[in-house]
Amino acid sequence: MTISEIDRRIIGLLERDARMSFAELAETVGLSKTPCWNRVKALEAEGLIRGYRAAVDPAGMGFGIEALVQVSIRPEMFEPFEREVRAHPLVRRAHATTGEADYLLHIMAADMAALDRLLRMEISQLPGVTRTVTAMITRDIKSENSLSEAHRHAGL
Amino acid sequence: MTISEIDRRIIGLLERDARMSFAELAETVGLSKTPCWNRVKALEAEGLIRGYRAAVDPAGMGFGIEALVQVSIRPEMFEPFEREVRAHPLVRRAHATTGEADYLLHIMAADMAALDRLLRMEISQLPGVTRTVTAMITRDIKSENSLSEAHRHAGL
DNA sequence: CCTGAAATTATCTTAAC
DNA sequence: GTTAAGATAATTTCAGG
Repeated sequence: MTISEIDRRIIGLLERDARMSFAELAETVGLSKTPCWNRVKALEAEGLIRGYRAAVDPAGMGFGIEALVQVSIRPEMFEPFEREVRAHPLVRRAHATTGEADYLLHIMAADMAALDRLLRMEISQLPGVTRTVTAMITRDIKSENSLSEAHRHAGL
Repeated sequence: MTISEIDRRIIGLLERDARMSFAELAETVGLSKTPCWNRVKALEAEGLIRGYRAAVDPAGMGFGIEALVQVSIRPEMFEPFEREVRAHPLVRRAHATTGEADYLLHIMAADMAALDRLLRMEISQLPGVTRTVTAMITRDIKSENSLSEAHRHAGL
């Protein structure tokens, strides 16, 4: 399933603005509306485009503080641990990783008091947790890259 | 700028599906179309809703490998370092952090050979870099939470 | 704040080249 | 791959409570 240059451009445009009309999209990539529409539907059906989401501002929603937590757990507890991580609203993202810890959690809180409570009362009490190491996020350098540009850059 | 329950529900629905029609949105939150439309436009104008983006599948785009890189730099080089991080297509996200390192970079590559090249030839050659520590992402546990649900949970 | 309706655009389908 | 036309459904504006 190789990705054509036109598909890549369509993806890049929709990554920036998911509400661009088919007319504008088609004109920008140099296609007429019908084939452009067909390609977008195909990209959705293949699962390359998973959906369309509003990008919301965490600070604007009152979450002034974000942190990264490395978590080590007892290996046999991975299943309930992961379930609760997925269910916890203040865990923004979570990855299983190699290295010193087993997971990296990106968490949010309204302020330092709330972060302290979240770490001591909730994160460190999750199933199987043996150790946490927390780093504060002091600034966001880059929020999300374009997979379309990454794809072009990587020569795929 | 306090957020009403209705605004919060609108945000939650648009986080899941940015292409929901105003008619459906309005019906779901129990409003008629015009006030619902006005609220969405106000949320966009305030910057609470930053935009609408297609969610693209990294693996589908050929990026089978992701990694987290802790980066330490010489402090006086922070500006060119951050500029190049922002410009690099294979850096998916970047945060400035407290702790042992100065930054955490989330990077992508097509395969191990490409990751090796990216780390040795590009990331570690960025301006001012003195040290990198890389952890592979072995699995995604959670991709992005709902800020609407987080807001409700936090009692804001 | 809300309702409802009208004007304008966009989506999606269909047909034909 | 293209154009074009038309039905449906959406967005956006506006008059009025």
